[in-house]
Formats: sequence, C-alpha cells, structure tokens
Amino acid sequence: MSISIQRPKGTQDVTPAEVYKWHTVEQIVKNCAERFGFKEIRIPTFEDTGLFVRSVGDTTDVVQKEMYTVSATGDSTFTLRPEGTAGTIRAAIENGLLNEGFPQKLYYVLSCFRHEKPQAGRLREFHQFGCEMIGAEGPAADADLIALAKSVIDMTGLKNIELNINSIGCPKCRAEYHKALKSYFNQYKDKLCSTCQERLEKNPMRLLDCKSEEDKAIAADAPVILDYLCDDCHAHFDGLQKNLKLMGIDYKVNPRIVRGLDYYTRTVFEFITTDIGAQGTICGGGRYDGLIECLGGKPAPALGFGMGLERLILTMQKQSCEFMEPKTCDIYIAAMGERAIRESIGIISRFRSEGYFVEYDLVGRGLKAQMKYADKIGAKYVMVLGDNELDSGSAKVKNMKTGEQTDISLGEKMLEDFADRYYETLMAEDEMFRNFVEAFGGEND
RNA sequence: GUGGGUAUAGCGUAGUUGGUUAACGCGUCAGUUUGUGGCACUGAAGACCGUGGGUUCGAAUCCCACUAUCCACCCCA
Repeated sequence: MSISIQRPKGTQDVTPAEVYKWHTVEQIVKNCAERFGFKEIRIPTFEDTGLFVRSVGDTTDVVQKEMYTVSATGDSTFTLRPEGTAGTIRAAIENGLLNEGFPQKLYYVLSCFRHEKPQAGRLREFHQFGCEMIGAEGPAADADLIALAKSVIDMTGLKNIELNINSIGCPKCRAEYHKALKSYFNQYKDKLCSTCQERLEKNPMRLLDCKSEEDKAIAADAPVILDYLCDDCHAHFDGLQKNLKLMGIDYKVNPRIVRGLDYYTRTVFEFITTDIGAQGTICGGGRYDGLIECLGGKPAPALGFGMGLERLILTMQKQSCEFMEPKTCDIYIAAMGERAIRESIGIISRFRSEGYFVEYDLVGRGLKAQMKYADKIGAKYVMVLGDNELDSGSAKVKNMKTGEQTDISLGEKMLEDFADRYYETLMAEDEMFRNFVEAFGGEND
C-alpha cells in the first residue's frame, strides 16, 4: 500500500499502543515540578522571530539554520519555537509575573521545532519539559533546580544518568577566558580540523568539545574556564557544589560542557546517558542572568533547563523501565439476540452514568467472539445478556481474571448489587492507577 | 549541509548461479456443532516485493537514477 501523504520528515506519530508511555512521563514531570513549587505556564507555539534571535543568539546554529520561520502577511515574521525558555521569559515579562514576588517558578511541557537532519534521539518536532526559575541569584537556586531534574529522572526509574556541571562565568570573566583560549589554540592552528579553525574565531569554547582525536589531545592542555572565573563566579560555583553535596546528588565537574545557546551564564549542566546513541543529553540547562534584561524586562537573575521527552522515553525503554499501564474497561456487556441487544442499551447507560468504564459490541460479533474481544481489551468483568437473563431478571457477571461468575439482578438494584460485589476491587485498581507516580517514586529511594 | 546502511502484507522477517499461483511468525477475521475468553487446531482476508528507468525470453533477485527511512558528523533536548 502506498500512501501519497506521509508525515513530514523528523516528526512522529504516537499511536494508542504508545501513548501510555507519554502519559507516564507527563505525569511524573508534572508531579515533580509541582512538588518543587513550580506552576505550569502555557505559551504560543510560534513567536515573533526577533525573540529567538535576541535570546538564543544570532550566531548560534539554532537561529542561523534550524528555525522554521514563516512570514505572515505584511512585514512581520513568526518562528515556530525552537526551545521554551525565550517564550516563557517573554510571557513572564509581558504578564507582569516579575512583579509578583520572587522566586517565580514556571514549568511547561511543549513541542519544539528545529530544522535538523533527524537521527536517533533527534527530531524536527520534539517535546520538552522545561522549568524556569526567575529572581533567585544564589547557588542554592541552581542546586534546587538540578534537584528537580534529578527527581524526575529518579522517578522514571532510570539508572546510570550522569550529571555534568560546569561554570562558564559571567560576560566579564568569559572575555578573559576567550582571549586565553584563542592564544592557546593559535599555537596549534595548522593542526586543528577545519571546523575548529572556524570555531577559533567565532566561538573558541566550542573547540573544547571537538570529537576529533587530534583536537582532543590539543584541547586536553587548554586553559580551563574555572581558572579564569572572577571571584563572584567562583564563589557561586563553589556554593552550587556544596549544595549538591548536601542534597546527596552525585555530579562531575566537566569543563567541556559548554551549551550552544548564547544566553547561558555561570552554571551550566547536563544529564547524560550513553544508552540511546550519540544524542545522549536527556536534560540540559543553566543560568541566564542577562536574558530578562536583554528581552526588555527589569533585570533579574534566572535559570532553567529543558528535558527532552523523546530521549527520556527512549532511555526508559532501553533500560526496560516501567510505564503506567493504560486503564482497561470495568465491565463489558455481551448481549446476544435482537431483544437483548436492544435492552442492553439501557443497562449500559445505567452503568456509565454511575461512572463505570463500559464497552460492548458495535460490530456485530457473536457471543464467543465478544468474549474473546473482551479478553483482548482487558475487560475486568463481563456481563452476558440474552433472553434467559431478561426473562429471569438476573444476569451472570464473570470475573475475567479468576473465571468465577456471580448473579447480578437486572432490576432497580443492579448497580447496587454490582457495587456491593465489585466496587472495592475496582476502586483498588483505580487507586493504584492514580497513585502510580507516587508509588513509583517510593520504590526508587 | 557531509558521509554510510536499509527499503518484501498492519508489525517483524525469509526469499543469491535471475525461472511458473512471493514464504513464515505475530496481529486481524471466521470456524473447531448446541449461550462464555485465555491454550490448541483449521481456514480466510491482506503485498502493484519504495518509485521510475535499463539489462534479459523472463527480475523481489543484476545495473542506474530518484525518493523515503535509519545511523553518524555537525548541533542540541
């Protein structure tokens, strides 16, 4: 079969067979964020192009070659958000959230768009859980934000996720560092790979992250940013590490963590896995103290992170983590014969108006096939309805797990009878369903 | 943007000295007598073998191009 229209490159369909995985991480993420006092914010899918140019940075790859920009009528152009921070900060400024007291803690789950060549863990439309904290300057805020990301990862059940942290300083100390880097690498200019020769001019910090073996060897002895931090930045980074230790969060200082978005200052961090191929950064973030002012807000320190939901799910699958199983129907009504089918409609309605999850035959299956179907969809109970039952005013309800059957009256007391027998069992399963996330978190500690 | 791999039913696969109705597993549907699922058995539906050219008496199988997809570089979540 050939379909003429297929999904755009780099996009994904999530079929019913897979959504429950999304429901799982969405619940976990929401749950964690709210336990840390973050409130959800929802922002537009597209923004004025200038917003991203100013915040993400006009020299970054993201802005230079990965944005989906459309020109609407007239002169303004809009861009599908390539990340969530810019829009969130814009919204915070625009809605006066910065005047409501600090810290302002916001989270979101949204899709982002980047025109890249797809590969494992990299899509053109991908989904991000993000948190932004505004107005907190001290390192305790950085540590708390990292703790939030860590608690999400723990709750998913993931293992072997490495936290890397670094400080890239403030604009002042970074300028010094850039000078030092340039003069260091200039000695080896001829030996560097071609892309690195370019990077030397544009963004020397990127050289530290080159994959080429020769460049790596050269970079090994390059000056380290941490030696160039000003006193304030140094103290901040120290403070962060102390807090992480107090929280019992393992980390590794990695001077090569650089981040590709211009707005970062001081703290940057990544949670990395090696389980899903080359794109192993599950979560990345850091501090961006200058961004708010840059976007026209009253100057305020801020920090945040983005977590890639696809990558999270990929890693969870790789590690065989558990997902919240989808809920299945409470009772399947199997009717046979014209009269019973007609009468069953009313019975089904009564169950449904009580809040039960009910299914019944809509495609004309025989009784046996209905039983089979009920089993397939995981129905917990099946009620068989035929002429005999209608005449006698009571029907058998079968427990599909144990196979045992009991009589339930079809009269006024039907719902009462059913509830007497099964309500507690059903509620117990329902409760398990609702508390899944918490239960999960508990197991991991 | 650069490189490499792959392209056969809904899904996963088999199918090389090119040769009649393209095979298997899962799934779907229907049956295995009388009103009850999971197992087993039987049967059915479902593939223009990615697209377009070429070689040949004959191509899923060989050649070319294109497209899609995957992986990697780059970059990032």
